[in-house]
Amino acid sequence: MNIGDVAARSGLPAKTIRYYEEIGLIRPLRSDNGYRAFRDSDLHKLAFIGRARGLGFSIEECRKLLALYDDRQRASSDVKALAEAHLTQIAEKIVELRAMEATLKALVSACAGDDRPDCPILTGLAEAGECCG
Amino acid sequence: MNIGDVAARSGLPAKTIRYYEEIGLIRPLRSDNGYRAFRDSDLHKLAFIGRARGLGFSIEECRKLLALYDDRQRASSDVKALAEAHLTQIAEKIVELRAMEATLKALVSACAGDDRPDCPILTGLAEAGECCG
DNA sequence: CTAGTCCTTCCCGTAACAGGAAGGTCAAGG
DNA sequence: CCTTGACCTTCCTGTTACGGGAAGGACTAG
Repeated sequence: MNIGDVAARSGLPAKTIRYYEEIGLIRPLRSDNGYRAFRDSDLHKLAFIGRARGLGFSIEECRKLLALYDDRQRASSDVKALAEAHLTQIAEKIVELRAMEATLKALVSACAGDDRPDCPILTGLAEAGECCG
Repeated sequence: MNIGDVAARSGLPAKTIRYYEEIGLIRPLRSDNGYRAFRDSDLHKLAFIGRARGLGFSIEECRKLLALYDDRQRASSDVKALAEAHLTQIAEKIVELRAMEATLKALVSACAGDDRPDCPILTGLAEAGECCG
């Protein structure tokens, strides 16, 4: 398979696939003409990475997940620990975003949104409120 | 005020303040010795930016907010529109994170997390589930 | 033989800074 | 006067995960 096929089948852009090779996530073979020659195993890895990325794992986390995936001697506890750590980060991000959302919603709802200059959003940002810690 | 004072009072790192000057968010004066000389108005702007950043506004959004803040002829509707657009982005991000969280939680709870290699998290990532769109 | 599509590498740009090097400035102390 | 230390300056590199685009080789269809 050439990179175009793999891109279509994995849903990842060719650029991204080249990048993943560059950083050593995958190691496709090369044809005589210099084209990358992807095996099914490469495609599977790319799909794996794509799904892990879709769950918000960083590239380095994906690298660890791939290593665990390749390691038949792994302990599932290692995988679970990685996933739980990531879950914690997701939860923290959600908390942070909800705090922003709550504060901003309050400011927005207090703003008339007409053609006059008075704006609680701007004064809220200008004054040291309790808003943002 | 020197940059150290402003950093302490605004809560922003000196590096960040220099960066904000570099991209034109603030324009502090200069003393004869070459040191930046901050006025109260600079400090206020930095505090404003800091709070806007704390609410998740991008630098460019902060730039627009600052422009609106400086413009006594502004319409509050312009500010509100900016804030509402940002609120929408926050909401979308939360939805995305919650979807990740739900999927990952399901995988994690299905994983024994012991010393054996069998791991639903890895197989879930390896197989084309309905998990990630 | 040519047009069009695919592939290659290489280099720059993104957001919002952080870290650190090399060197100038200033206030205090001996 | 000299030094020490804390402050300030600019400049350069690195971060994350790619995207855009140039310059040029490879392959396929007509």
